[in-house]
Amino acid sequence: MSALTVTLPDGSQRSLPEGSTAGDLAAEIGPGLAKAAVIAIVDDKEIDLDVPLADGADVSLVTASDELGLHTIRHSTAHLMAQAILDLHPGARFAIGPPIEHGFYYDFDLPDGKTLNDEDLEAIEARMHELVAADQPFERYEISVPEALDLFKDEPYKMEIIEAVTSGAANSDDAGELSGDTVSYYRNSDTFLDMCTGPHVPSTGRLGHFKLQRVAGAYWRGDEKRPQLQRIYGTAWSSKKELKQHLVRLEEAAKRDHRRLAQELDLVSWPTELGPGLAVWHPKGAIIRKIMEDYSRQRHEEGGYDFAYSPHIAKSVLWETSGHLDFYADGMYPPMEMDGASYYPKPMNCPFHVLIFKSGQRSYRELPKKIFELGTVYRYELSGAVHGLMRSRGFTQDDSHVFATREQIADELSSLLDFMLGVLRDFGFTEFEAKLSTRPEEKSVGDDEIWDSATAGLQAALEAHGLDYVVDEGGGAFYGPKIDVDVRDAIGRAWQLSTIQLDFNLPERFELEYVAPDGERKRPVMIHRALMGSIERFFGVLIEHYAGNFPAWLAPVQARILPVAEAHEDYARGVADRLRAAGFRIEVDAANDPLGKRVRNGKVQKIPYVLVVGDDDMANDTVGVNARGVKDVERDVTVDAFTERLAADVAAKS
RNA sequence: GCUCCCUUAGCUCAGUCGGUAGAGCGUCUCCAUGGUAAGGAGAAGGUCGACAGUUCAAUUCUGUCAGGGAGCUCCA
Repeated sequence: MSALTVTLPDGSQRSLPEGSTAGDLAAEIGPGLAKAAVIAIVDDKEIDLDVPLADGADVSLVTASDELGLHTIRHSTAHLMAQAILDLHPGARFAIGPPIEHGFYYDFDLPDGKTLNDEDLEAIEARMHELVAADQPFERYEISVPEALDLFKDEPYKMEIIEAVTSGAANSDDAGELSGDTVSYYRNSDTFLDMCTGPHVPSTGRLGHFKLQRVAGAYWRGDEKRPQLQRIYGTAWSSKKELKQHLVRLEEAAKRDHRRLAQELDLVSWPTELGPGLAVWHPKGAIIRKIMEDYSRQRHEEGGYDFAYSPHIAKSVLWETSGHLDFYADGMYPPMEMDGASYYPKPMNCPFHVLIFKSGQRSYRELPKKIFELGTVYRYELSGAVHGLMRSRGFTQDDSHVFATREQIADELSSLLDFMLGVLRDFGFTEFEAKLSTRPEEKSVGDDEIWDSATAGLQAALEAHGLDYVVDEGGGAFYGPKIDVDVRDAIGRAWQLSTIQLDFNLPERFELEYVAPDGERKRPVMIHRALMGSIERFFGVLIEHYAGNFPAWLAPVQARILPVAEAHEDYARGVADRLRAAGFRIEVDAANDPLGKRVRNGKVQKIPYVLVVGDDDMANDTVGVNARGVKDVERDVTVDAFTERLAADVAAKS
């Protein structure tokens, strides 16, 4: 009997009978692996477990605990869902159904424009579980392109994918289904097959730990002008336990939702009378904002910035000169007509700062000139894009514009990055990722030399600060390259906050000049720069990052003092006055509630310190300290010692 | 803006197969004076998002609008 020999990842070799598959190999090694294996990697290619192995192949078995295995499970689950949809809604036509982080989706169309709702989702999920029980094999077939065009002739989206790829758009993401001139597809049953490059799990019985999450609309190929398909998102895992853990994580993330915490902690609200995307700041939110803004002003003052203020509206001529009415009109609020002129609410602060620069003749000795403003802007965000504080229609930027000579750019960028990271670190962020966006392919303004030197300056600044970054080739705006900085929050989500954007355009449009040492007039370069970006959004991110547990320097109430009984109320108020005199934000809760209840209320409000004072404390000038997040209560802490402790917390911004 | 879903007391939600409504928390009052995550009792509080339509009757069914959520698109 002939045999074949394969090499495993550890270098060991196994002999198997002729015709053996990767699945046979797994079974040969052990029943546990046979059960766990999902696909195999043979000579660096991902394949199904039922493909016969060639003699001398390098074989590695991929299990569900590998990232790649999980990816396969999600991909196969997308197929499973498509089959269930087709069973329940004959005539459905499918577009694409890829695995994504934590799950998968599938885009499709139903006959007669039928749309699905949450109940349909339950039915589809139930049908999927039946198909899992049926344990259908995933069978792979390869056919020629003409055969594929015939097989999928009733599937317009699949046809389009085949045609797009065969007509030469070979770099397309869709190329996966096609290798050379063949198309592969998988058949699960007599009634369901799907074009797909695979690989897949051996059979549907290997799936089952999934949950369909939501149905949404999605444009075909992401293009607003093309038909909108239905998309079902689901999550899928290799075990029931993992699925459950994921669902618990989602619940925990939902508990941090800044819109929910804004309500629970009485920070901000969105009265419908104001309109979408417009918030009012309640006292507890407003005090945090004041601290953020005070901090920002102080840092800018130390950083050598000049302060500025500008009005909320300006005549159309300003926006014509700046170009905003040409390329940003859709994002602007409509104008108010007055005295024969059109006044637009400002979507940006830059033109005002440009006018301040332009208000007199500038010498090279004044550069770099750095103008800073907490400037409130209004932008017409699409109604579907508005989202709590994260995406508002009115918001305040910590905006500054640096006017510099070409020669100063590199140094200035480096110091800006320094400044930015210092601010972000003070707000508790420790992980950063940057993106460098370079000159776009299409038309752009500015000569090659300035693009090259500015881009090199940005890159040098990133490297000097040891920041991880990716380059988005051609991703810059037409008027200059930029750096965007993302932070990771406490649960690992990335938020884009800060931007440093070069601008070669506005100085041209406004004909900005400075007098150089040789007496010649030269054009400065402008740098737009926001650190928090939008104060609103930054606050939203902080709420979620800290889950409402603001560090003492930001907490609206730093300590709440609870007298044990009425007899201790005067003492409590005395301690509160002393702490307030030391500069802290203090409340006294002498409400008609039992102590346990009042402690709970303080905890629910996420106050850093709940202080309890009773007979012992009155006698000894002490407080009982119940710190947030700490189980044990500390008794007999002197008021002085507590004052020092709180001061240290505030100073450490922790 | 597009697709789907949602809107009932200050908040979180029940409920009415069409006959105008309930709970918990919160608020107020009273009792309880309590040493560390919910003491007890009572009261007030709702044009059931708005406007039309169907109906003897609409909070409930239908439509339009407004607001909100998820996703898509967008974020120069």
